[in-house]
Amino acid sequence: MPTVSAGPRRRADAERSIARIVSAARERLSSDPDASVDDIAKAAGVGRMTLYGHFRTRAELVEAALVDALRAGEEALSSVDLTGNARDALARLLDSSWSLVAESMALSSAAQKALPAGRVRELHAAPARRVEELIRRGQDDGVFRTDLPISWLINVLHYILKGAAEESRTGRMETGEAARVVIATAQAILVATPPDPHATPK
Amino acid sequence: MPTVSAGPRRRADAERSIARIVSAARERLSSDPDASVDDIAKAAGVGRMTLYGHFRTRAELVEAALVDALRAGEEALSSVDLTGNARDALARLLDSSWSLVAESMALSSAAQKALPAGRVRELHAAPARRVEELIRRGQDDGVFRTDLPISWLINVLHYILKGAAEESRTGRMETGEAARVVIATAQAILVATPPDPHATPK
DNA sequence: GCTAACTCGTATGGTTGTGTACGACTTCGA
DNA sequence: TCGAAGTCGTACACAACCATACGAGTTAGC
Repeated sequence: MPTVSAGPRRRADAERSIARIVSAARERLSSDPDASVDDIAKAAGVGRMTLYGHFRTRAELVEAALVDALRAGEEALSSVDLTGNARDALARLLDSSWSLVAESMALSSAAQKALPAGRVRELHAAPARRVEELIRRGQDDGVFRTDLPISWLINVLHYILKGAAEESRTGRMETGEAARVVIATAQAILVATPPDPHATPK
Repeated sequence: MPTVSAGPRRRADAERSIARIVSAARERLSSDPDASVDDIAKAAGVGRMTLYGHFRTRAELVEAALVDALRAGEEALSSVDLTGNARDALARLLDSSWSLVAESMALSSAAQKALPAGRVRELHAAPARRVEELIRRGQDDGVFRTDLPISWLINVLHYILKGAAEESRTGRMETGEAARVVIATAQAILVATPPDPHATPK
C-alpha cells in the first residue's frame, strides 16, 4: 500500500507521481464514480503504466483515494470545537462536515463498488466515532433523544448529508441554503422533544 | 414501449413473455442494479433474443421494470387512509411505503444509470405528489413545520427510507425495527416543535 | 391447417475497461 | 558519471456487455 504508510523509501519523482495520481483520483472519482483508470492517469498527467507501477489494481487506487480524502477530512474536522451545548456543537460539526461529504460522496460510492464489502465502513470508523461521542455526550446531558438506536442516529446524519449533497449537485437547492437545512433537519432528529404535547399513549 | 401502454395487439404468448421479463427484471435489478440483460433473460426463462424482440435496448427494459414497480407501489399506496391527523397519516403512509422503497431501491439506482438525466425523477412525480399533498395539509393544520423548503421535506423522507433500507439490507437493523425507526425519525423532522424551549434569538 | 407472430440458439461485431509484457527513454541520487 | 529507479508508449490478452443478423423451429389465432 503505497499510500501514506511507511514507504520503503522511494525516489522523489515517484513520490510526486503518487501524490498527483492520488489527487487526480480523488478529483475524478468525486465527479464520476465510474471514472476509468485511464481517465485518472490522464487527469494526473502520467501514463497509465506509471500508475500501474504504483497501484497494482483499480481497487488499490480507489482505496488510496478514499483514505486520502478521509485523512483530509479528519484534518479539517479536528479543529472543530465540540465542547459546550451539544446542540450547538452538532451544528458546528455539520457546518464543517457538509462540504466534505458533498465532495466525496461519489468517491465513496466508487469505493463501495471497487472494495470488498464492509471495507468502506471500516475506513469510515474513525470519523463515525467522532460523531458517536458527540451524540453520547448530548444524550448524557439530556439534550439528545435516547429512544432510537445510536447506530441509526449516526448513520441517519450521513444519509441526510448525502441527500443534501445530491440536492445541491442537481441544482434543486442552493449551496448556501444547504448548510442551514441540514443543520435544522439534523437538530430536529436528534434533539429530544421535552414535553411532547399529545404523546401517544403506551 | 410495450409496458402497459396501448399495445398494437400482441399474441397471448408474447404478452406472457413480456410479463415474465418485466417481473424478472424487477426481481434481478432489485438485488443487483448492474445485472446484465443476459441475467434477466435467464431469470425470466427466455432467450436473450426474445427479450430483445420486446425491448430494443437495456434502457427500455429498465424503464419498463421501474414503471411496473411504481405502478405496483401506487396500487398498494392508494388504499392508505390519509385523512385525519396529519402526523398519524404520515405514519400510516410510511408504514406502507417502507418495504416498497426498500425493495426497489437498487432498481432506482439502475434506472439512474441507464436512463437519461431527470427521467427517474420524472417517473417518481406521481408518488411524490402524494407525499407533497399530505405535507401541505399538515402544514395548513399547523402540525408540520414550514421553515424548510417543501421539496426538501419531500426528498428527505425518501433519503431516510433509502437509508433505513440499507441498514436493514446489510443487517445493521432489524426489519421490524426499521418501520418504527423510520416513522419516529420522519415525525421528528416534520412535526413542528410547538414552543422551542431555548429558541435561538434572531 | 395455414399464416403470421413468436421463440430461441449460435454466431458476429463493436465497445469499454482491466491488467500484463516489452522495450526505450529520462531522471534521480550517490 | 553511472547504475538503478522511474516513466512512458504501444501493443496485447482477456473478459463483459450490448446489440444485431441469420435461420430454423414452435405456437397462437382465425
